[in-house]
Amino acid sequence: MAVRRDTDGEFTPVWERPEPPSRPAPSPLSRDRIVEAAIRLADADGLDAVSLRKVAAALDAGPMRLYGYLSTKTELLDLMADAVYGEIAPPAPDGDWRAALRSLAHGLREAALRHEWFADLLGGRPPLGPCALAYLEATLAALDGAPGFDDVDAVTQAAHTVNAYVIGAVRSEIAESRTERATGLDERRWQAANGPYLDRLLATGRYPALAKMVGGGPHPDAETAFATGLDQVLAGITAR
Amino acid sequence: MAVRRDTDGEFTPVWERPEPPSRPAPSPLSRDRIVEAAIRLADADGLDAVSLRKVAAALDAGPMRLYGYLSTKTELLDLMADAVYGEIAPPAPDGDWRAALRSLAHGLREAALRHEWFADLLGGRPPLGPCALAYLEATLAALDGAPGFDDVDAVTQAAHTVNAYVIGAVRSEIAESRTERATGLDERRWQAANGPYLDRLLATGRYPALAKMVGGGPHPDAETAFATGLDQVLAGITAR
DNA sequence: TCCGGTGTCGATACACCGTATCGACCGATA
DNA sequence: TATCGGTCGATACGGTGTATCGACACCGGA
Repeated sequence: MAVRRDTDGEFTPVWERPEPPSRPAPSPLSRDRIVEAAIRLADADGLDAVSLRKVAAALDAGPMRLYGYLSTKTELLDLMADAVYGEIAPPAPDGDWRAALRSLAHGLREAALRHEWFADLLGGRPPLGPCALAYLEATLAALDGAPGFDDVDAVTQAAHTVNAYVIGAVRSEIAESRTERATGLDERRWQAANGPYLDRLLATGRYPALAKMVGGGPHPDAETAFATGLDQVLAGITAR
Repeated sequence: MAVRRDTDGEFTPVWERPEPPSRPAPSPLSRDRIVEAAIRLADADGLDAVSLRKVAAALDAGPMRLYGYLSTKTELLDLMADAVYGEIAPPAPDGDWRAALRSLAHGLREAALRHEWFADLLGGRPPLGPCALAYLEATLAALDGAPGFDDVDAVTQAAHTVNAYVIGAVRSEIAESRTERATGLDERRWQAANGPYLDRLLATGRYPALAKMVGGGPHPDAETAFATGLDQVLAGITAR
C-alpha cells in the first residue's frame, strides 16, 4: 500500500531503499505470536508497557490488526496469564498429596518471579483458561481420594484454601520486592523516605507489636516464609 | 525557587507530607475531601472511573489542582486503600486470639464487599498507611503472647500466613462474584458463552477431578467457604 | 499609594491509551 | 472486463496522567 514511499523517494534513491518486508504476506500472525510478543514486553518493562499499539508494532502491524485475534485487551491479559499457568510443571504423580500441592504452589511462585506482572493479574479475574484449569485440576486430583478428603466438598474447600494462600502470599511478596527494588540501587533513599515516617509512627507508641517486629532480628528470606506458611496451611486443611 | 513538590514526594510518603495551607480559595479542598470524592466514584463505577479529571470535577476543580495534595495518581489509590483499612473495626480486646483474627479477617472481607475496588488494590502495593499498619498491629497484638507464639518470628510468620490467605480469598471471591454479576441479570448469556466452552473442555476427559467438582451438588455460599478456609488456616498456624 | 518582584496555581498542551468507524482495496463472479 | 461483496486496517475519537509555563495574586519597599 502506498506508504509514504513517495515522500521517502524524494530523499533516497529507490535502489537502495529497503523494500517493505514481503508485503503480500506481511507476517502470518497468530494468537500465540501476539501473546508471546506481549509477554516479552511485560517481562521487559512491566504490565503498563503492554499496549495494543506496542504489541502490534513489535509484530510489524497496526493496532487494529490484533482485533482479528482478540476482541479486547482484557482477553490478551487473560491469554498472557494462562500462558504463565502453562509454564508450571505438573507435580510428579507418585508423591503424596502434600508433595504435589507443594510442587504446584512453588511452581506458581517461581512463575511469578519469572514474570512479575503475573502477580498483578493473580486473583484479578477467575482463571478459566485451559492451563489455569489444568493447574486447578492438578490441585483437585492431588487431594481427591487422599485420606481425610472423602467427599467432593472437602476437596473443593481444601483447594480453595490453599489457592487463596498461594495467591495472597505471592502477590504480597512481589509487591514488597518491587518497592524494595524500585527504591533500588541506593536503598538509602527508601530509608530516607520511609524510615523517618515509620519511625515516627512507631514512636507514637500506638504500634507496640509492630515495633517489636521491625525491631527484631533479620527476617527469614521470602522463600522460607512462603514455604513455612504453606506448610501451616497444609497442616490446617487436614486438622479436622 | 521552592522545593520542587515532586522531589519532596519522592522522599516523603503521602501520609506525613503536609497539605498546602487551606487557602481562602474557591472551595477549601483537602486531601480527605479528595479521597472521599474518589471513593464515591469508585464505589459507584469501579476503579476505572477514578480519574484525576473526574475526581477534580466532582470537587469543582481543574485536574492540576489535585497535584497540590498528591504527587501521583498512585498516591491517591494508596490513600483510598488506607481509608478502607480505617473502616475495619478493631477486634474486641477481651476475646481470645482466634476470635480477634477472625474479627479482623471478616472485617476486611466486609470492607471489600462494600468497596469492591478495594480488592483490586489488595496486595498490589505494600500497605504502609497508618490504618493499614493499625490493622497489621492488631493482628500482631492478638497473636503476641498467645500460647504457642513465644518468639517474634512465630508471631510474624503466623500473621503473614493469615494475611496471605485473607488477601487471596477476598480477591478471588470478588473476582468471581464480579464476573457472575457482569453476565448479570440474564445468566443465560454466561451459560451460552462459557457453558459450551467449559463443557467441551470437560468432555475432553483431561479434567476428571474438575468435572466431579462442577458436577457435584450446590456449593456452600462464599461467606461459609471463607470462614471455613480461615478456620483451617487458624488451625494450621498452631499445629506445631 | 503605587509599583516591581516573586512565587503559586491551574489552563493548556503533549504523548499515549483502547477501540468504533468506514473507506479502500482485493478476489471472485457475471 | 466490469461489477459486486467482504475484509482489513488507517484514521479518528474521546479519554488518560502529568509537564510546562504564562497569568495572576500578593507583598515589600519607595
